[in-house]
Amino acid sequence: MAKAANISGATVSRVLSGRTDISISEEARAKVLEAAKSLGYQPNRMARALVTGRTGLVGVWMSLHYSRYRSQVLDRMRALLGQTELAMAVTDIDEEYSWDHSFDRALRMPVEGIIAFDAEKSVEAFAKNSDRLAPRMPFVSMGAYWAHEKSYVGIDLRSGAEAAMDHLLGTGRRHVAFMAPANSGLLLRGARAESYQERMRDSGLPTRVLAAEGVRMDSVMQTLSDAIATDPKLDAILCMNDDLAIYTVFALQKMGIRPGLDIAVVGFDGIDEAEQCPCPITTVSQPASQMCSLAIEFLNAQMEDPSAEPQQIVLQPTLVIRSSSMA
Amino acid sequence: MAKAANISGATVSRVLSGRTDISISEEARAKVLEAAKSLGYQPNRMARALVTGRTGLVGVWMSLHYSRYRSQVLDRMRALLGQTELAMAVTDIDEEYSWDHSFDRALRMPVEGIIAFDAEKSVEAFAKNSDRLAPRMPFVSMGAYWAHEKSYVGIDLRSGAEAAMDHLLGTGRRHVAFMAPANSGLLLRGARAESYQERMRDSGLPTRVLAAEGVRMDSVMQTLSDAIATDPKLDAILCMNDDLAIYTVFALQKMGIRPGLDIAVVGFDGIDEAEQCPCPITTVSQPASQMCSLAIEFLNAQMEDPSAEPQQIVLQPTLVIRSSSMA
DNA sequence: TTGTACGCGTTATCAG
DNA sequence: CTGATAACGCGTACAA
Repeated sequence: MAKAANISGATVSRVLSGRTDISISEEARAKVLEAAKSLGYQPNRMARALVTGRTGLVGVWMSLHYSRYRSQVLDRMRALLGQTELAMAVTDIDEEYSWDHSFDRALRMPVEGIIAFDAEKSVEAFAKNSDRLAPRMPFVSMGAYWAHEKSYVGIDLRSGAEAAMDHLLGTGRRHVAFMAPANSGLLLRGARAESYQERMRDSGLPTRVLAAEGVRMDSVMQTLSDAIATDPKLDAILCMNDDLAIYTVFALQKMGIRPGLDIAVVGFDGIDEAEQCPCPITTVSQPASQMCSLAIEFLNAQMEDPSAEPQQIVLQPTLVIRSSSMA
Repeated sequence: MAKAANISGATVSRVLSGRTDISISEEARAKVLEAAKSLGYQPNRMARALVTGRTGLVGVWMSLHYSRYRSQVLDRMRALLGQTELAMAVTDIDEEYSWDHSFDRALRMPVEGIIAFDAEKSVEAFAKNSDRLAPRMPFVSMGAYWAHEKSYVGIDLRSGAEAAMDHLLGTGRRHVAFMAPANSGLLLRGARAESYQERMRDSGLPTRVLAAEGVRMDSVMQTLSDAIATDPKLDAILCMNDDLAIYTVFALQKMGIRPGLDIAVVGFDGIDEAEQCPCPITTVSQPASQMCSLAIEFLNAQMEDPSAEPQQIVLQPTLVIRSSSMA
């Protein structure tokens, strides 16, 4: 490229890097630009990254399974990173990690930092071995799962779940069940399931787990009718997320059961749809926007000074009470 | 690193690249491995890529908006690429392209090839300027939108839509409406909307467009009740995708209208849920799995020989008739 | 304002 | 089997 423009490589670099802190003659700039255009020349990103140490990339590690909340968070991340000079590389981490128990593929991405969102299975494994896997890589976990060694923006789902249970038990519900997808591993473990169990046990009430085959109307309906047949007194359902809660409310209505009056329904996440439903849904709303902002802020701090102390914060979700659990 | 092991950089490279085509003494290998471990040493990917010209990365350009079909396709791509040596970097392309009309961020990813899936707004723009943007970059578009200049695995939604319309009109439906999300730009344009309009016009029937505020139960229900109030004779709805169709069927049932009998409902995509519903849904099923396989095959061909002729194929979707449109 | 020379960290070549 | 040495394509002092 340099010789095509009959100009030194240094000048080419100065022009194409778009630097304003240095002065270049209009003549030289034009010559470079024209040559670049006619040759279809693009600077080699790897070579550039090798010398500058920067790629302008941030890795977002998360599960890409179908969930409105994840879509919403991803969208927020994109918007926020769009205001910076960083670009976003999304990696389906839990899937990969479950598959071969390695971060090999994920770490091929030449990122300057990593934000791991709700990455249940992999966050801890990565944080524990990060010295070996990616020394000094800026890393922030955000959401329901975090690693104590690194920066994180956690969300205290446990307190959220407790507030939800206090609300249900406090309004007189006694036959409360917990619903989660059958294959999620969240039926008996995790902040939501465990808080549910504790609160029920503390009140001397028996627990009941509802395993939905999938996050779909038909499976939720099936699960519900089985549950009601078994326990006709069922008067509240704590759903693991809003998608499930929305389906639950619709299914109940279809079965002629009044959500809120006959059976209370509470979800998690606080997606827009939970509010816009014909029967608005009580939910443990996660501060997604704040979480994303802070995660980016923490990541930036680590990127500017990789030896800086990790920043850690745990955000509180908010119980938003709506019709689906009103008396 | 080399000097820490007291061994040449060449040998370090040979060990850590994990090459089997060359022989290394056990002694040297052990020395390298140990030194690498104690130093937490990882080969620099950028330097490696600079000399080998390979990154092991494939870019997947798509919209990350909430859609079961997209999740399903993404999952399939991950599974297929998991069988190769390639890793997948997902980029939310339409959003980015709409935002600043540039591929700057997307092209920061040092990928060896790009698969663009259902990337409506950006595929053509990229293909047209690819010489300038990313010369000789292997590129395959797959799904409903493709660029003639490059390799593609298209899906002929037009013929699918026509088959759906022929089915509806052939079973005697006359008051057929087309439903799509209000902000999608797909209400009046695109293969689905246009085929609908043509078939209706050919039959001398008036068209009717149903704009759902969002892909949600409440907005679908609102849209439907308005539509039925306006046109009580409405007897069929062609939905732009299965998510919408599923909500439509549920909404109809809730309104006491029998899907299939009173009003026929047809969707697009062929996601699993469309079949598992209590009232299984007629849909224009896309050959997603085949599409992904072929796209990877085509991309591989381009990666092995960038000057090879583009491979192009258009797949036919299948109309799967189920209860939601039975007589 | 521009060019020369060097280094970034790796792999490939070619002697040893 | 191993070690020098030369690329890979950039950015950047430093000198001109």
